Amino acid sequence: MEKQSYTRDNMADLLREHGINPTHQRIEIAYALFGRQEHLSADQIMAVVNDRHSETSKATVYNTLNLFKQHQLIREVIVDPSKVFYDPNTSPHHHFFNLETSELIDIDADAVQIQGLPQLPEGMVTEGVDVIIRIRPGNH
Amino acid sequence: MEKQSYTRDNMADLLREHGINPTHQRIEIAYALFGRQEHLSADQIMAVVNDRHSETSKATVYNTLNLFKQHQLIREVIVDPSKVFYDPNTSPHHHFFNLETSELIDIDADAVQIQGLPQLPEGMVTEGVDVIIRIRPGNH
DNA sequence: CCATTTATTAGACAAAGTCCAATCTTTAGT
DNA sequence: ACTAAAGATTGGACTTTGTCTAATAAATGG
Ligand SMILES: [Mn+2]
Ligand SMILES: [Mn+2]
Ligand SMILES: [Zn+2]
Ligand SMILES: [Zn+2]
Repeated sequence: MEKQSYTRDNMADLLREHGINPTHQRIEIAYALFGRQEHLSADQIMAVVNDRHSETSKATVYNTLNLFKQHQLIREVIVDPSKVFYDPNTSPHHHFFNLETSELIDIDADAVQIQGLPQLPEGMVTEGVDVIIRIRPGNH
Repeated sequence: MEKQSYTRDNMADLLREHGINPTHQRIEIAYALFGRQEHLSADQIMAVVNDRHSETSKATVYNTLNLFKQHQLIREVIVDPSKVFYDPNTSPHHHFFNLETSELIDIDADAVQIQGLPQLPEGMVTEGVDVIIRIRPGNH
């Protein structure tokens, strides 16, 4: 039951498991997300991977994040009107969103149940359910 | 119990009730949202108010929507990574989001209950809870 | 009226994200 | 190893959403 650590090496394996050819840039981007287990925006990811020396372009960051998303290696979180956050956690879960700091905190979906939702409109299927609890530093 | 209709005249009253000075442009923008009771983006609102003859600038559309939001006359809905939707319904409610058409459908919050949410992080208070059910034209 | 405050405007600007054609890298076949 | 084809990366142009600013216009109050 030991939690696996995330190294660049097993990033390559992870990418292969998802049918993605592991290039240098893709490994670095995956490692930025999985190594930290945080919710990062594209520009934050770009800053991380180019911290030591610049080696990954903006186009590649976006290409790669969209590729990861298509292969369901990561998911997007839409909470901030000005930027998308990318989430290495693809298991069903929800979020606290700190409106002051723009930080996201995971909420395991297993513990949560939602009741009383109306029927889906005719001919529609559910793609996902997002619960976002917008929070703010409190009152006293 | 007759549902009130939304005319430009009672838009002016509505604005005054919220401490907003009712100008021609503000009335048109409010009427675009409340008259339709739909979820519209800023550019859709701009198209609506300038349909007959152009009279409202982009700056005023954004100024006005932000003003309405501050006075809690409308709220924002963040579901689409590329644009904000404005919602004339400020009572607590949730949304179906049609991923094909980008249409939003209201879900009354009274019927819905959410259980098992973890405690808020220390010193934080809830500003709001958003439930978004992403839907898509179904399977057969 | 006149003076002051409030609202609107065009257009410059900023930031997030996409697109493209050129280049670089990898792969597979010989 | 050499080559051709396919795949990945790149800088920079471009688009879209939204903000900002300084000038103008409209409303308000005395
Ligand atoms: Mn490196
Ligand atoms: Mn008019
Ligand atoms: Zn998450
Ligand atoms: Zn709504």
